Amino acid sequence: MHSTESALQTLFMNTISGLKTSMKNIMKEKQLSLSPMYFMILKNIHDTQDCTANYLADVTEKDKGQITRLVQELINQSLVTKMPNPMDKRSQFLKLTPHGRQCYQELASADQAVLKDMRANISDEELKHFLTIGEKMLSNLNTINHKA
Amino acid sequence: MHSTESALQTLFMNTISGLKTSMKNIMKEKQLSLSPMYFMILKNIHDTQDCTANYLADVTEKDKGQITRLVQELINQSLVTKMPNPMDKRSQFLKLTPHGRQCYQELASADQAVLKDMRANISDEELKHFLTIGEKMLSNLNTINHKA
DNA sequence: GAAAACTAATTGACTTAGTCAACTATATTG
DNA sequence: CAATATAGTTGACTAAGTCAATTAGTTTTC
Repeated sequence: MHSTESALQTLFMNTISGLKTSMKNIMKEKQLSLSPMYFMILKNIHDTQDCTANYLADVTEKDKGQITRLVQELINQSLVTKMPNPMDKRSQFLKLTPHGRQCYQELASADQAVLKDMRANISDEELKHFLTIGEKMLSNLNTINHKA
Repeated sequence: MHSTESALQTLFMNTISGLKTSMKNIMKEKQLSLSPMYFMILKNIHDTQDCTANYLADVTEKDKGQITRLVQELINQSLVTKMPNPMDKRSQFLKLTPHGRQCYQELASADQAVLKDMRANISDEELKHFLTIGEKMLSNLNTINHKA
């Protein structure tokens, strides 16, 4: 017999795996040689005023070296550019190029479409309830991991 | 402004990342040179009568070659052994060794402890509700990905 | 205001995870 | 029994994650 807790773990694992698969499919359809990782980077650059590599490493919880290389690839694909940060000569602001912006918008709307379909038969109230419980559990988890 | 759907996606990503972190911490504490992946393999072998490599590839949705190598490492660490499958000479049953069983039990109970703490302030009813909604969404997602 | 300590970003070297195709040995099917 | 399918392995490769060292610029402190 499996515990309810195990079901919880399985649910999270399978859902994440499904979301990753759907994002891969979207990128394949759009003929982009990117992965879900790059979407996350693009999204953060898009959503963040004066985004820096350091900030990305922080919010994505990834290694700074890894961020350098991911961003470099996006620059190679002309989706992102660097602008000097007038406040600090060590750092640079990352911006989407027009092409990058367009690419991000397409991916984001396809992503939103998947999420919308995923919750098709779930009411707003149920979803809200789901999020509330989920966020409580996430907060507990972060406490366990000494992160908050 | 972020949509509720984005919050959903973020919740899943952060929770999975937290669960992975906690499993890594557990393995570090127990001085095992394993990763969460190996726990998944051990768990499936433990839970499955007459588990084969092929079955593992199937349920974990991983490449068969990758399974071969993961299992090989567990055999190297004397946690798993192969037994001939009397029904099919091409395949072999995977079993936990006594050491592997003990190792699995320790990890599983630490894992269960994390999950239990994670839902500390969530009632049984809320959890059940959460699972029901989550499983509905997972099922939608699988449909989108043409998997079911 | 110069030395010490700190920080942003990059680079190198490495491990682990994931992907793809080819191959061997055995099973199944027509 | 010949053709086809399957279980598992292997090789070669790409992507992701980790760690440490380095460079160039910033802040602190006395």
